[in-house]
Amino acid sequence: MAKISVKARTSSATITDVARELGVSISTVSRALTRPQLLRPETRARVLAAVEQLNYRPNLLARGLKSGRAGAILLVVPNLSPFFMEIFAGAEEAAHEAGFSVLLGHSAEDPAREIACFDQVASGRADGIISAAVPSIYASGKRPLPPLVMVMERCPERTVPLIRVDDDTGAMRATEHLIGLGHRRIAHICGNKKAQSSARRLEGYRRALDQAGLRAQPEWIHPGDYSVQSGMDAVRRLMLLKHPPTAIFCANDEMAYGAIHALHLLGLRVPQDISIAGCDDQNMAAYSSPPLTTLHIPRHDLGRRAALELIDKLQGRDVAHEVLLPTRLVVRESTAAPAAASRARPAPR
Amino acid sequence: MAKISVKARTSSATITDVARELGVSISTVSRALTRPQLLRPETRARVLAAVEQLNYRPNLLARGLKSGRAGAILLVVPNLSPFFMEIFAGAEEAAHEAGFSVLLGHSAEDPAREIACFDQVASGRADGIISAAVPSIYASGKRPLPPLVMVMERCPERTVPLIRVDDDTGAMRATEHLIGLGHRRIAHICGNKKAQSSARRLEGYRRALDQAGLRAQPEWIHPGDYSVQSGMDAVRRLMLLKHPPTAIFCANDEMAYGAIHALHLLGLRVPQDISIAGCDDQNMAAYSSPPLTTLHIPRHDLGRRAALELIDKLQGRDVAHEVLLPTRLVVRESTAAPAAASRARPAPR
DNA sequence: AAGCGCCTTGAAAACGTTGTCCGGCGACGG
DNA sequence: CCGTCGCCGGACAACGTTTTCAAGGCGCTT
Repeated sequence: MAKISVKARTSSATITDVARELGVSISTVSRALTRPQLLRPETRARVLAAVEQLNYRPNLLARGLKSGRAGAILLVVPNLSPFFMEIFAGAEEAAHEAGFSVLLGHSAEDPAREIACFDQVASGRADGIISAAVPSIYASGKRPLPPLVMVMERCPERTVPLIRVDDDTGAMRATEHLIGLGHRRIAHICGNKKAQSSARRLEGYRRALDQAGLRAQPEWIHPGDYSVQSGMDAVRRLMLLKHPPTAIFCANDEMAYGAIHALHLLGLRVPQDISIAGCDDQNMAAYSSPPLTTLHIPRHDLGRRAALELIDKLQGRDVAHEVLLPTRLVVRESTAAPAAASRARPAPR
Repeated sequence: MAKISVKARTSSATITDVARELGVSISTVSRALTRPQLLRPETRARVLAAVEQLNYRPNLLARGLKSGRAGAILLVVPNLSPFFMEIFAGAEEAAHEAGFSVLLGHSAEDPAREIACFDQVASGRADGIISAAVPSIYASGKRPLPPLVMVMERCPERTVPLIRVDDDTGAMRATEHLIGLGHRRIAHICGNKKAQSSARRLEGYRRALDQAGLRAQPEWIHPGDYSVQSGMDAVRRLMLLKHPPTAIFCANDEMAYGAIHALHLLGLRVPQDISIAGCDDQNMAAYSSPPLTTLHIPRHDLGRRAALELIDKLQGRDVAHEVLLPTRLVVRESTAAPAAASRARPAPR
């Protein structure tokens, strides 16, 4: 059978090698791999055996070039934090089922790198993009849009599907939890100013306070940027207020950790002296000291759904314009009723 | 100039479009992009201008197919934890400087997925691999090895370069730090049994005890798997010993957090009642309660060096057989001298 | 003044696939 | 018994690049 088997030593086997080994045409080999129903089962089996024996792997570059499909989607993230990595894992799960790979594009919040990521589609390396941050590419001109699905953040281009979480309602529930424990002076540390998720969480916080008849004081609302450090800074400022808050709702877990850490440094105990709640429910939340009360964000599902929608879109199917996933408040030990002294003190007007 | 400009609407511009726009051959355009020194500067500038104007992006699939180089390397990791993500960031930094992309391969500790990752080279999507876990591909047969560089773990195939950290010495220093504080009963929670890094850290721990004339008791050495949960489990067992340890050196930060958490649940304070040290120095280490004493592992450098070596190898340059990076002990607040009571108690023979 | 090189560019052949178009052959109907 | 239809599988033209080969033009040396 194997007559001419030289050259296979250097680089890996090609479809031609397989065809020659079997004495069939390359079309047959190609069909065995991509459209089995076009072949007699017996032929197909023979081809597959030869493929196995020669350890042949189709060249994805050639395949993609010819077919115009890369068979991959790209997830663009602003950083490599566990939050986005779980979205990645979710996207991978869904994509693999559909026969797609997922590439990771790390923009590092750098517009140039972000553009480079988006260019991967024009370069043929990916068929479409899931983006977790609104692309500054819009500012940069009228570049034609690649097939795109957003996660968490809405695109100015209104036709781009969005998969997000119902943060507003979630944040409202978290704040209500604090109110229900008896807190009246509840502060909020905001996330990254540019993030819509941050704005929505603030909105939910406000709504809960309104509905409870508590007037949100401007000084209770403190800017942050989702970093541990910003959580620490915020707490230092907040505790300087004439009437410091008895509870703080943070727009993510990292800032909540920062808040707790800063409070410890100030000699205050969580939750006895002050309650802290976060958002995200990262892996560590259950194990920190104290375990963190936090709003669970279904990151895995977010990634899953985004991949599903993108692939639907790529295959010409209709996609939902917006998908809203529910959050869930996980009550642990960083929140408790305020100390009697605090409770007795009147809330400022 | 632009005479025939149809079709550019549907898919993106090709090298042919650019050449036609300028009235030059496609060779010229190709050269302007890949080997500028072959062109008259003026010609090159004209081409570049047209590229810009047409927003042309070379098709990486075609380029890779023709040239036999994908221009990408693949980092294979067993999970998406921050530890490996920082290695990824480091690899990206070095690779970008050399004009390579970095792909992320998530094997999820599944041999099938791992093989799929390694096949990316045979498929032409990547030119070489950095692997953070020793590939079970060896068990699976005599597959030809792709260009490979290992990180942290040595490959059975001895010719594969290894970039690792000097964990043994690091672990020894960490343990010496505990001994220096006055601890005599020092336990160790091991990492994943299959990980060589784990074995090396155990080795360093042992050596430090030996050199201090302290006989390591077998029951002080507790298995773990790098997870928070295993840290908790280990502590529960260790504290049941007749003479429980006054300090625990954990093979990573996660387990250290688990240990601290379990101790809190037992009503013990860190570091007053027991000292805890970790390995890795993850971002949270400085902000946990208490801030964690831990052995810093230069993850970013690990990734950087690995990428550098792999690219050297791909370009036919000689590469170091083994690169050893130093660790650094970061002393924070989770370690302190043992309580007087403990110190008074005699160490077991 | 002629010849020799170098510098710059063009033409064309791959790279390994997919997919279209065709032809051959067996079965079935008239 | 012959014609037609359908199923299988082969040939070959792309896909968008890089790269080799060749050629034209210009300057310098002898």
